[in-house]
Amino acid sequence: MADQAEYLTPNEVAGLLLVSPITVRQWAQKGLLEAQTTAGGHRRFARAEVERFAREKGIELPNQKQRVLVVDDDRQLNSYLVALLETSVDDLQVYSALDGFEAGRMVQEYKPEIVILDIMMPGMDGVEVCRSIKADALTRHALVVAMTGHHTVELERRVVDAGAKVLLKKPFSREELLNECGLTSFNTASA
Amino acid sequence: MADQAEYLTPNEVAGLLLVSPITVRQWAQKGLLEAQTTAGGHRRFARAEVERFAREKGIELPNQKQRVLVVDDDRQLNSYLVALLETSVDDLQVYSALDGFEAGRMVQEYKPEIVILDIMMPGMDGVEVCRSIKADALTRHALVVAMTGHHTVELERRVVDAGAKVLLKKPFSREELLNECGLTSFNTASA
DNA sequence: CACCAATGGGGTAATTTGGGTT
DNA sequence: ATTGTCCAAATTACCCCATTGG
Repeated sequence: MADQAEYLTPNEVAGLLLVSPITVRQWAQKGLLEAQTTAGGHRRFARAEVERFAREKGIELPNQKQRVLVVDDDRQLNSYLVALLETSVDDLQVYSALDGFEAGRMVQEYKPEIVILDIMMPGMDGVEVCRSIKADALTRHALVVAMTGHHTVELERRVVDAGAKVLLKKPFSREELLNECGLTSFNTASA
Repeated sequence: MADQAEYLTPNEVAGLLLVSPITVRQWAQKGLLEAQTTAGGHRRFARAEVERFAREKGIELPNQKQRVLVVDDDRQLNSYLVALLETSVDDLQVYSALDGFEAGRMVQEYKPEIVILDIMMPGMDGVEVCRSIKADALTRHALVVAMTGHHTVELERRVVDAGAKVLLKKPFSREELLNECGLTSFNTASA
């Protein structure tokens, strides 16, 4: 469900970034913020570009839930993780992918801040996925929390080298996951 | 022949040129943008005219080339197919993916008109990918040309059921591929 | 034929924008 | 580094009703 306007006017950008439209114009003139132009010479800003700029400047875009993508082909574990995240953390938008193709689509579509990634999915090279996420400027910012049932030191090294923050060894606790994701639970009781 | 809509509604033109439909109307009223009219008086804009207008104003239209995505984990065959398409057909934007994750990203990002898909890639269920492409309204329009080195009638049935136009049996000829893709080669066909 | 939601047309008024400058 | 002001031009909002395409 991608139903946000793709292009923003200077005014809208100003609203998002909490500055005046004039400032947005200056940024555009300096080339800090890439813009397309209409036939009449007015500027239009791609939403993705605005988000990139905001991240670069360390600005928090208002009213934006943090996005988390869970990638695991094990339906049960996948559902469990989704439920765990949704019930543990507020203002979280959780997506879920069961294979590499869906994972790719969702990474590109939602550009999640956090990717919880099973790297041992049949046929999908998790290390490669990790590298791929880190190779694209638009998704590089994602925090990748990898996980596996067959942990080895060598594998962990490769995964971390590819850009993951950590390689979790299944099974892991709720606290461990939330902690590695940098998420704070609003309810400390657990099931 | 691929069917790129020849005439555009004001709304569609507005989307292309990053303005509101009202602005498009004003342009039409001022004669800046030539339009045909329907029996009921609504305007329809020829794509060529919109392109002319955009060029005149120095605007880049979002890639009007037809987009093709080649998905195959065999690097050699992948490169070969890309080269073949690029050298056989004009005005084609060819993308290439070597695994399911990349394929997903590119489908989502570029929304290709044509996907040439190896369905026997290790770990990636091509049938599922096919279904997935057809399930999303934004990519449903894609023409999926599947291919495999292990052809069976049963597999073909499943692939076609999932939404592919055809399941090509490797190896196949250049003409066969172009034909199934609905592409006309400028090397052999008339202008 | 009627219904329906989405879209478009005409016209005018209101708002926004770019640029130069402060 | 950001914002205000002035102006002309570009873009959009609003009203009301017709068309489009199921």
